[in-house]
Amino acid sequence: MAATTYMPAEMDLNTIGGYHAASPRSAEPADMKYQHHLHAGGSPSPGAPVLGNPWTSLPPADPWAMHHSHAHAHQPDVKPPPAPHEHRHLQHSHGWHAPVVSPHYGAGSPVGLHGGYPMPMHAQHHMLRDIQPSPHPLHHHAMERDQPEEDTPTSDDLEAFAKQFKQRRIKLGFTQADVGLALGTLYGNVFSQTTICRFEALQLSFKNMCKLKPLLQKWLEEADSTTGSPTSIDKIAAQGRKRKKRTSIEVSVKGALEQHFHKQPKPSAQEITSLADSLQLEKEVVRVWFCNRRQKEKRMTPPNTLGNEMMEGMGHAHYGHSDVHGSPLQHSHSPPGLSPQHGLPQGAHTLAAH
DNA sequence: ATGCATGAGGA
DNA sequence: CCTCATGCATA
Repeated sequence: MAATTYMPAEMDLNTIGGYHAASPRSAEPADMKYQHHLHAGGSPSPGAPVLGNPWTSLPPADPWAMHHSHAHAHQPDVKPPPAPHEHRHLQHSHGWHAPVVSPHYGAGSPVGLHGGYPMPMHAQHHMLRDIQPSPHPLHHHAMERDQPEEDTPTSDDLEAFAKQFKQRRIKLGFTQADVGLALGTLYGNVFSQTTICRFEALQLSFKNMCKLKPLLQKWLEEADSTTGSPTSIDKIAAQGRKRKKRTSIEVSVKGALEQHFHKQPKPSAQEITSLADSLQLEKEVVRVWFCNRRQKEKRMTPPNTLGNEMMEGMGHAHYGHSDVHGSPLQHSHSPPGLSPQHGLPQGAHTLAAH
């Protein structure tokens, strides 16, 4: 019972966010994804202080290659660092059809409302250093931070670009959603607000960042160079896709999952099953949770692996270690407390539409 | 800004 | 089944 309802094909195409993206027309290709984002870049995000980062020195081997009970010889994946030199073609799953129909992207949304944005330039020390010992001569002319159009950018490059990009984007009065849409009309690759957001926050894999950077960079150029293209953008698309409702996992349950993750990032199918049973969650939900959790660890700005170490005894503990383990995030620690014993009858429930 | 989900591709 | 790129739906 439970947590598996499917949403009706009819989804509310409610307000497209806090900004006005009103436009009479939309010659968008029949892409199968519509989007109605909510507040995009309009949030006064205090900026998440990015701290530790394992990307400093790429792990020679995948972190989770350690103990693994059985089955699964596991793949030799873990190819975080992009091909050093050589052209590496980015693989993409979905087929972005959507030819560039509009020679001129339109994004003239007169968004002048949020021109002022706190932009907490907090900064995150550039802890990201060159991923690979690329022997690139890199004759950097101390002048333009213009990235080498041919070399693989370094983590620092990406970080700097992302920051600059965000700032400019905001100055120009565009929301993350606007950009994503513009990219679609510009290249044919439409991206969601989510992706743009993650790019700016460096919450994508290194490889993915490298792939998107050129596109965003080009958009940026177009954006301010375009003296005026008051063409609005709009995106409406019907989609009768039955998507599973998002399962809301209780915090306590999440805690339990976190702990298991620390012990075994890659649980076997059977472990997942028993765990799911234990937590009263669907196996699939648990499986996906682990998949997503693993992905998080691979982001450029990984989450501070933490489950609960400061307990009640905190106060003198200097937990600011930020685990900068470049790969092994292994801490077979014994869970102090927090057991799956919660008082909830259900570990989760599907969120109801509002 | 993010949590959970979908899917293509790969072994 | 996993990884990886992406995004709807939410908070």
